[in-house]
Amino acid sequence: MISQKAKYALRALVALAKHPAGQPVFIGDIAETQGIPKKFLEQILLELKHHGLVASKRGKAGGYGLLRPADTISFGEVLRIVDGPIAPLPCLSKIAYRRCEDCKEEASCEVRRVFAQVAEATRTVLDRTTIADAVGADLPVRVRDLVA
Amino acid sequence: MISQKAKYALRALVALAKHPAGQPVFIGDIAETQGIPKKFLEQILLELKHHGLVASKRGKAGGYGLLRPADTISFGEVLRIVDGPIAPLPCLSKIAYRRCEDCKEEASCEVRRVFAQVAEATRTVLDRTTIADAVGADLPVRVRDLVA
DNA sequence: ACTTACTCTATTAAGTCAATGTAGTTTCCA
DNA sequence: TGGAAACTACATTGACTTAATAGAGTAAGT
Repeated sequence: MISQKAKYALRALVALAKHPAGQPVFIGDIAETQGIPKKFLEQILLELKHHGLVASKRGKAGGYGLLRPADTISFGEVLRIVDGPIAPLPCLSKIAYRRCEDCKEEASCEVRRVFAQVAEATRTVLDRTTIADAVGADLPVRVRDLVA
Repeated sequence: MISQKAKYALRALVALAKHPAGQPVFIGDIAETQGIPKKFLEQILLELKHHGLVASKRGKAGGYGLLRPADTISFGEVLRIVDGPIAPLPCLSKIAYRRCEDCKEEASCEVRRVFAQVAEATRTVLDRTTIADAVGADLPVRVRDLVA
């Protein structure tokens, strides 16, 4: 299960992507139309800003907007920022590898071997699908194309 | 990330599958060879027993053993028992569907649409791979066969 | 009987999640 | 130039989950 926070982040980015670029959107507007607690959304957008995904403009006509084109922001990138590693086991994470303390030998670990496949399948979807894909009506990547 | 408990459960089942059937294994033995806290493992095996995956025999020559053949116990089944739903969003779970309270219309939810692909890919691996597959040296299901 | 091992319920300590609170700072505009 | 609207930052809260432990009890073989 992904966190509520991640879901909010993705929904907010989709909402931003639907607006014409360069035109800031109020936090309050996103919060209301998406049903996200405003203060919580502030926190989330702030975090996304620190990672260079969005930009904000202060003052009366301020608001948030995408800093990078929507088709360069993948779901995987957002999830890793908000929720941390995507991998189902710490010993399978690319961004935060950690050996399983219990588990004698990684190469022969049966559980790891199976979840390596899960991790690959998951990453294939999440790293290929962008916010722009999500906004578009059609599925961008067909499941049958995922593992070529 | 799957829970530590799920990892222990899978490792314990793999350990049981490696023993000749009908010959009970002591909890203490599994706990020691796998580096699992014994009392915690008792809890886990008890839960698996209640779900009909393993059987136990009491007394001096007691212990645990698989109740069903290892090739009929999938990773997905074990995970659902121990960790609950596998789906990345409540609105995508088969065993515990719950509507996302925030989210106006499910059919048009962009986030849901993307994670439906993740759920499908994940389930394809987890429901096809069994304990017996994990014990065997070769990968049972090649990734490229997953989505036919 | 006595030992070994399984059975069950309860408890706890630590950590995480989702959200809220409070105190600011910046910018625009009237 | 005053203030309203909006963003920034950090601290705190309460509920819940996770991982593990505790302890009293039951069953079975020798």
